[in-house]
Amino acid sequence: MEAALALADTRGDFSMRALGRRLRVDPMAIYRHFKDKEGVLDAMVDAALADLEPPAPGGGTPAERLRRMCTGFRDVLASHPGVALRVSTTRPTLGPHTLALTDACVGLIRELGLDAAAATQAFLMIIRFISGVTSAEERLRADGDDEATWREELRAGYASVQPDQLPNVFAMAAEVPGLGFQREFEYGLDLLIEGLVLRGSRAS
Amino acid sequence: MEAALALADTRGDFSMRALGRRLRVDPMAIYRHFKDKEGVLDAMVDAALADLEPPAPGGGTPAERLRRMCTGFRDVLASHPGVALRVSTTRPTLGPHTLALTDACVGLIRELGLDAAAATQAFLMIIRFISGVTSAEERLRADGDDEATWREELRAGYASVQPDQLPNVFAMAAEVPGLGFQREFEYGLDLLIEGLVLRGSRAS
DNA sequence: TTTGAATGTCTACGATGTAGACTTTGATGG
DNA sequence: CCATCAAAGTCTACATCGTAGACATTCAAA
Repeated sequence: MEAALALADTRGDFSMRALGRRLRVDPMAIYRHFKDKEGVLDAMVDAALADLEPPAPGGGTPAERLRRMCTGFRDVLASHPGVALRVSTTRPTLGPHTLALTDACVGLIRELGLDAAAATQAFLMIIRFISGVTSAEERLRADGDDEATWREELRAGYASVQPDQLPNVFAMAAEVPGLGFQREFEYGLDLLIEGLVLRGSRAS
Repeated sequence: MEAALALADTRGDFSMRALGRRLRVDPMAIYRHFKDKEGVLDAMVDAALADLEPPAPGGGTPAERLRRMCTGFRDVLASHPGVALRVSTTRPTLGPHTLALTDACVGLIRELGLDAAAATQAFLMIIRFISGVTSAEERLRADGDDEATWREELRAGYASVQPDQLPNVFAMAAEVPGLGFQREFEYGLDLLIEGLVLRGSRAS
């Protein structure tokens, strides 16, 4: 795991073969310990999450603590680019650290006033959102594309439409330079939490 | 495009070689018309979106129309599994149909009362959410995994924790059987739109 | 000392995206 | 009618990937 995380941190190309090289071991040896490449990645996610501990209780409102926890999750993902790149998007992971954090996170959501069913949905949504934004960011970085370059392409694309035909798109062009993954993350997270707070207060 | 969409619809494996076979053409011929595989996929997204037309103005509140539009987007993605699987997660596409729909969508968001900057962020968030959920769903399907199987694994994973140590996770186990991508989509979409409505009304 | 499982190694297969050099096609201008 | 030339298609080849399957090594327990 240590080697795997280190490998994922330094380079974009995380392959079984590369991991084998790093461990000075035949790539196939890894398959004695993990079923799949996916198994390795799942374990990596869990190992990375070991660095993140649930916020101590009592540091602000539940909403604030939830926000801090989500930010922490994003930071962990971002500090292991190769991991962020491959977080499973289809299903949550089930490692011990992941489960502990899941419990804390869902606990905070429930403190907002949501019942178990709603909290489960909300949790899934939050996870999907965070890993979505962060992995998009890292994917870009891994491809070696310059962020400024493609953002300029996007701006130019929006600016190239007929202002009277697609006025809204045209107006967006002016907003593109102010965009960024961090901003996108914060905007989305706040929007989500705000919505949850609203629902929670309505439910109780 | 026609062949590419048809190919993406029927099988999970969309490769340049497969597309070449379908067109009875050498795979490399495709590179005369598209820079990349990514170029092909971008064009496919746009072609698929040609089937989706912006909702006629005046059919309900802006929030309702926005909701319908998002649902339509999801339906289009879902009806072309191979496309959903590869929607670019790093950047929006820029084809003509995409741009037209973008304009309509952002227009609806602005009708909620958001300014250009906020509407841009909100649009990105919505797109990321929809393509996230839908592509997760299709990825699962493409891998041939049975949804019921892995959902049961998830439930069992949650149920296997110590109820007194991780009570929230344990409680989630009972909720898992009620989950589903469609439900997840609707919950998330409503949450998002609700949040946007709140912000819009506060801003104006 | 023998056994047997755990672990590591080697080879090989079938994919994939696509660079680079070539050949074919079909419309255009003389 | 033919020469020309760009557009379109073809072929070969490379590097890379995940991993199946047969084999070799290691090392603790009997």
